[in-house]
Amino acid sequence: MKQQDDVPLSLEAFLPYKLNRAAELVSRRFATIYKDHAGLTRPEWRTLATLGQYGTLTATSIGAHSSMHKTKVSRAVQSLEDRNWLTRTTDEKDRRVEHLMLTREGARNYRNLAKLAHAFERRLKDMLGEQGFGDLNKGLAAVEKQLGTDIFL
Amino acid sequence: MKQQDDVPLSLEAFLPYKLNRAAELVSRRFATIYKDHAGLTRPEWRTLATLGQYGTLTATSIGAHSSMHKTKVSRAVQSLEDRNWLTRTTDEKDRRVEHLMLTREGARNYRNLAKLAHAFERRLKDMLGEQGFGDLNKGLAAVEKQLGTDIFL
DNA sequence: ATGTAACAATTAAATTTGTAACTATCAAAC
DNA sequence: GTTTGATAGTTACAAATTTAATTGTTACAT
Repeated sequence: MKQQDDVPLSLEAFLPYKLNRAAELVSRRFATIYKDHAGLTRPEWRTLATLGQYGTLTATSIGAHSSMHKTKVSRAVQSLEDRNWLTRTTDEKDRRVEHLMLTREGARNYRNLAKLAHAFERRLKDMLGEQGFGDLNKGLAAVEKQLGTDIFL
Repeated sequence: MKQQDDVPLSLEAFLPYKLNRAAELVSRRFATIYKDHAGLTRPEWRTLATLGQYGTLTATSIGAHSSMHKTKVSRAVQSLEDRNWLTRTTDEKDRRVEHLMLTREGARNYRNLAKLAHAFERRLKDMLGEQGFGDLNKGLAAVEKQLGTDIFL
């Protein structure tokens, strides 16, 4: 057993903590954007973003693409439907399945927010510097590669 | 306005999303450790870890050091007190303030978990590789430097 | 000394989330 | 064709979190 093991842990230096804190700092900033511009919650934003990216998807595959639990997706879809930002179409061959697609209005709002998201990411890149931004992306890719195959939900 | 702005956003490539996902993947893994070994929730673990690191603190400063809302801290402190893992002492000079300190049993459990935390971090480093682990830490440091001064709660 | 503002911590109320149960549908075995 | 098991999606209930209000105490200006 190494001596190091008895050194008290420094929370500020502990990777899981740092990762969480960075994620929160960044997410809170970005959240103000989709909240202020469109009054969306995070699950709603993710659902919109996933549909905007892929066109037509089922609720289940939205969950898979955006790492969200199916109940979160279900509620977000409901709320976006209430705004008329998406429509449901029951699959003809398998009537358990619903195909979700953005309406014209949903798509318009998506494009708007996607633009703001890109701008946000550029600002972030400027703030972190080419180096810091690159390091972060490489580090996150390593995490994804090693742990990304965990069954998520 | 650059053409790029109209490219639909790729959620999987979007930094706030990636950061959140990596944080969740790592945190869920580590959470099983303090949950299985000690039956702690995340706020309880953070409170324990902060007290273990600093010795004696007030609830407010635990929140500051661990980026937790004061209500979370309040409840975590209550629950650790119920286990007899910490004791409260009202400050003599300012009776609004309570000084919190781990009991012998709390300290023992802290050392035990700190050891497991170090081991976890080493395993993580092995998995990510020296390079990936280093990149991640550098990237997270850049985020902390730029956004860490945000008023958190 | 008294009133006001500020602060530490808790408690209460509202919101969000996760777990588990439920409905409806399908596929495949028998 | 009917039972069994799996799946898509929703809903109900419980647990956790956030936001707001509350309590008790201090400092400080009038």
